[in-house]
Amino acid sequence: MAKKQPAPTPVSTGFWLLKSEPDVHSWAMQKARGPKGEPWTGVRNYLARNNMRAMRLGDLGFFYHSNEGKEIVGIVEVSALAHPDHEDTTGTWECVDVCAVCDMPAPVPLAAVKANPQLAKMSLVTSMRLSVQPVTAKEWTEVCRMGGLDPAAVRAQTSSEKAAAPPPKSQSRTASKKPAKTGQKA
DNA sequence: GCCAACGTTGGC
DNA sequence: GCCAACGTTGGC
Repeated sequence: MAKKQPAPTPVSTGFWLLKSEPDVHSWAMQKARGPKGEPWTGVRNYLARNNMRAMRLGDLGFFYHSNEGKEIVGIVEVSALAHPDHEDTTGTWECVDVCAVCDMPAPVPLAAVKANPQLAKMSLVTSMRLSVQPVTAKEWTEVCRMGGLDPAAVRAQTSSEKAAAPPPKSQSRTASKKPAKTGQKA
């Protein structure tokens, strides 16, 4: 049994945290991308890159607003494995694609994370600078609880879950009015 | 606007 | 390969 490659599952149980400056790429902008998501470009840190390489399809991540807001505002799902960052010409940097899953009903501020003893070892506290961080299952559950989310309910909203068990037919996709169509590219 | 932490770069 | 200098990030 030496040939056994333990990677038959396309869906992993990994959890992450992705930081973004709202000025550059806000949660609203992420949501505007829809279920297709978009490449998480611009990461120029090896540890962060390696974290992205470890991501699997269906992995979930917290979307954190740094600088302005300083709070976890939503949940994203990995929709594409690590691939070259098209904004990088050196061939060094990579990115995954992520798509918005749902809002955090009650955004979880950094201060609240720091104040919670259960989250004392969270990377957001211990490795503040790291832009792509791993999150443990325990931390995931706790932060979801603080934000008013049921982790199981979140999972049910992921595209990977929907693909596995799609509901009969309740999609009345009539008008996807997105007033903010103007590209606010930096 | 200030300051601290961290990562990267470059000289030896 | 080690160490110092520098730049960037990001909270406060």
